[in-house]
Amino acid sequence: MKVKRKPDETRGALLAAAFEEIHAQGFRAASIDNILARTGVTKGALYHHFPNKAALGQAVVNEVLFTRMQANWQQLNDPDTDPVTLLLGMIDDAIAHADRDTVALGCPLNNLVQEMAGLDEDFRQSLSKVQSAWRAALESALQRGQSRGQVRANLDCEQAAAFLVAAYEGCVGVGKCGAGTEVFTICLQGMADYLRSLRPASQVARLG
Amino acid sequence: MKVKRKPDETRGALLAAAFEEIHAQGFRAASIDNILARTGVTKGALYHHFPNKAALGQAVVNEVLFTRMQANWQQLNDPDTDPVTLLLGMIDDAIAHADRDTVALGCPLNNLVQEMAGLDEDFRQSLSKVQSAWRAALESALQRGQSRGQVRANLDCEQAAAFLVAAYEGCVGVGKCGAGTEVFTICLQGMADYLRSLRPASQVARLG
DNA sequence: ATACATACATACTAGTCGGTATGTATCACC
DNA sequence: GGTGATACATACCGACTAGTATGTATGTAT
Repeated sequence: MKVKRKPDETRGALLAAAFEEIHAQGFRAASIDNILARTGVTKGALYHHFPNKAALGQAVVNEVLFTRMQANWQQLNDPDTDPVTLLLGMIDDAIAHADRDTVALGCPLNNLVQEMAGLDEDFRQSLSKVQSAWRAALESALQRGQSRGQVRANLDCEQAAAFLVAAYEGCVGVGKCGAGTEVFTICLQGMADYLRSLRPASQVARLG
Repeated sequence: MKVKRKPDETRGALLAAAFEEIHAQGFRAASIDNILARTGVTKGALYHHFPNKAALGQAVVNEVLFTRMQANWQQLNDPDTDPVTLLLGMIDDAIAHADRDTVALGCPLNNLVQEMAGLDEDFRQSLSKVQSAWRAALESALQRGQSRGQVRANLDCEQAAAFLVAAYEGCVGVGKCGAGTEVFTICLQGMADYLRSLRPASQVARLG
């Protein structure tokens, strides 16, 4: 029986399976054997593409995680809507689509940061790049809104962007502790309240 | 050579060592042998006091962690100062005392929530009680401030308390990803800005 | 003093996991 | 159509871990 060799597909399948396994179990508890079982790839093939488990994990962060998250915050670039409204819409979506399982899984970025940032410097740097890019996307969106009078002129956008990332990760994080989605939802509603406070005083009454 | 037997001290030493080990490594990576080495207690003694590793972990949460955190939020009960000022003071303290190591370790509660909440229902419930007590302490402090005109009358205190817990845990969480304390600090400054927005509009200009 | 319970100690089991050594099939290229 | 490099496959190793089995020392009640 002839078997086609497709190294890119093999590598991609390993990355995708590793992402899921790491998301569900964390990096250290993620089992190489589980990843192999999910994909049908053998151990020799895995260790051909990646020198060790840490390299696989970092490739997951740099290639899979970064790409996925970047796609999420791309919509912040929409120039037709003010950033506060955009962010409120994203929160509404998060509340609407929240279900027990996704809340229990948590944010793959935050999960890895909590687990690995203090233990492995290379990991920390890879994760830090994702977080920084997220903050930068938020900051530029807020600045755009500020220049158009949609965001309070006295807001420190860099500070607010950092806090927004932290607050959102915090909401997802504490949500994992709830039996259902209520804790997650109420935290996000509190966050929405904060977001509205970023608007200029003149707009606070006008917009919801 | 006679050796005094002090079961309470033995148990307490195990709990204290387990708390540190779990804080540094996470629960699953926490090594029973390390805990034994730290204390000089033997494995037989440990398994005499705790039926298994999970029970040890939950005892750490219920007895050590809960007590420690409760001590932190007790100061919110001070009736002489308005809650927003109290919370701003706690944030200033956190910024002032932040150093690389403590930021890298993270919040022991949040670490455990991220790691264990989705994996072990008993763990989740123990952690949930700590989180709920924290939220409740914040909520009652905010309500007290509200009844005294120190907090915006239109604030949903339950929502805000939940968001405050989430935001703080988020700040500590994303801080772990920074090389130093800058990310942690800037996030907390953003949080301070949010806290000031909880004051009645009439006080915003007056107080810092 | 006897009988029993609690509190520990030590050696070991059984299993898991990341990683490696070695072998084989397929491809690119001369 | 050889030939060397690439891409896999399989069997295995060594380290480590939670937990147990079994024995012993200490305290206590009668």
